[in-house]
Amino acid sequence: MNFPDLFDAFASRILPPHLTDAAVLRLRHEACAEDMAPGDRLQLKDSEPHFVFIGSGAAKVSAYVSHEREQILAFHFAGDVIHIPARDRYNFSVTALNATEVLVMRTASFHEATPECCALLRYASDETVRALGRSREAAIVLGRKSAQERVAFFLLDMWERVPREDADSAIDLPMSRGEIAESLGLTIETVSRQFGEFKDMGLIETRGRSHLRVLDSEGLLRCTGQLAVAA
Amino acid sequence: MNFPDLFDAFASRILPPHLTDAAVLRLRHEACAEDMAPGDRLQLKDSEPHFVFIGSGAAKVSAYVSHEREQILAFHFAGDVIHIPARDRYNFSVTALNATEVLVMRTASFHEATPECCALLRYASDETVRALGRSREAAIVLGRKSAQERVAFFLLDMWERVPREDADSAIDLPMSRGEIAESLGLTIETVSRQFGEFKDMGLIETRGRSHLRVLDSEGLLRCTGQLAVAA
DNA sequence: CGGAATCTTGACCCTAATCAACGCGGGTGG
DNA sequence: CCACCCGCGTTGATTAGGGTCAAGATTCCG
Repeated sequence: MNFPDLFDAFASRILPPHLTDAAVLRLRHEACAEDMAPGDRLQLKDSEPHFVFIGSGAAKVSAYVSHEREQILAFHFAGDVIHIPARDRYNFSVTALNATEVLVMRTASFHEATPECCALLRYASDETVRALGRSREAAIVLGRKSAQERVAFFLLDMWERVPREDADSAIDLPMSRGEIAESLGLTIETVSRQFGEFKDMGLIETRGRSHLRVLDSEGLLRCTGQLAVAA
Repeated sequence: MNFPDLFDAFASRILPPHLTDAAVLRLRHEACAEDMAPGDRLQLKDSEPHFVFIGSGAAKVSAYVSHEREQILAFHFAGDVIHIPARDRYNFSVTALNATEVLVMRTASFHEATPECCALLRYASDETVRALGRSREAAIVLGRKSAQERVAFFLLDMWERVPREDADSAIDLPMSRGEIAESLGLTIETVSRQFGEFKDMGLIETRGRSHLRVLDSEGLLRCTGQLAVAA
């Protein structure tokens, strides 16, 4: 995908309709496409917050607490928009898991929208609210105790978010067990053991390193302890 | 504090300068003051996101995963602004820890700002970014392992955020050990033991249930494991 | 086909949860 | 003003979940 296609994908799938052409053009002018290979880390001016749109592929967002202490905050897939804050206490980074195409924009590009049109700013604000929701959900998952609950949650999350051909087909997890562990606040061995347990329980099926099929999402849901009594 | 004073405190301490009078008046018209006693839960229309400004007192923000499973996401004090999302997967609530005065506003009040002035929307967006930062920080703390690190982090956080007369004076923790435990993903006994350990190490001093003085914040900082090698 | 990285499995240990008893503090009523 | 009482906090003993260490087994790659 080249820049025009990538930007068009972003504009049509993500941006709200009814933007003035001027606003879209302005944004297009500021946006910057980037092709990433697995393991590549996105270089951002860390004095400024950014939005990153993932056109294809997958990426992880991590925070570096100290020199070599990484905490994975989230995984993202094609179609997602990620909010990366300016560096303050922590250093955030986006790392590709696959071959990945991204569109990088300064959040300021959204703020500087022409005064007669707040729509872009409004979009940016909403996007941040969504990021906040995801982050709080992550905090809830990490705050809850059992390893089993965390892994079950992770599997269901991936099962619904990793793009795939059709609803029955298995998915390819683009991240390693180590990365899963880091994102859940567990160790790689514990993750592996939980995978094994879910296999024994007949809830999932794996093949090779990354092939995954959820056989009983109801059962997994029960393992997350989230029997949320929706109002 | 009555409504006018509360709103004025919010407008002068929080809102950006250079707002048009019309925008401020409009907001003032939408805002709603509330007096809360310890333990009171704020009733919000949960179909809509809100901002809550704390004029005085202290409050906790928690998410209810299921019926009686609470996870405390954050504590807030006088002068803080809290973003409460609309209910989706979880039900969020604000509960007073002290006698607390709050100002409740729908976030929509900020979006509906007159078109010629995006400043309010801009403010709302920035506030959400700050909330996102805090939430990610919480996720990092919960994701890291040791109980000691978490409690040290909590103590330093409170030490700098709980309002007090002067820099040397002790603070009164408005929350119970149980609430501390819940916010850190620990048990009440573990929190108590860590407090004891820090006392033995001469890092803190406590009196009664809630009196706290940090004697060696450098030492505590070392216990958090956050020797962030700032660039 | 070989080698290296990743994943799985096992044994052991340690941290923090659990269970339980006790003590302190703050509030109430006599 | 004192005595009592209940809730909260502290402390101790035990246990279990998951971390750590170590040894194989896969898988993926050249």
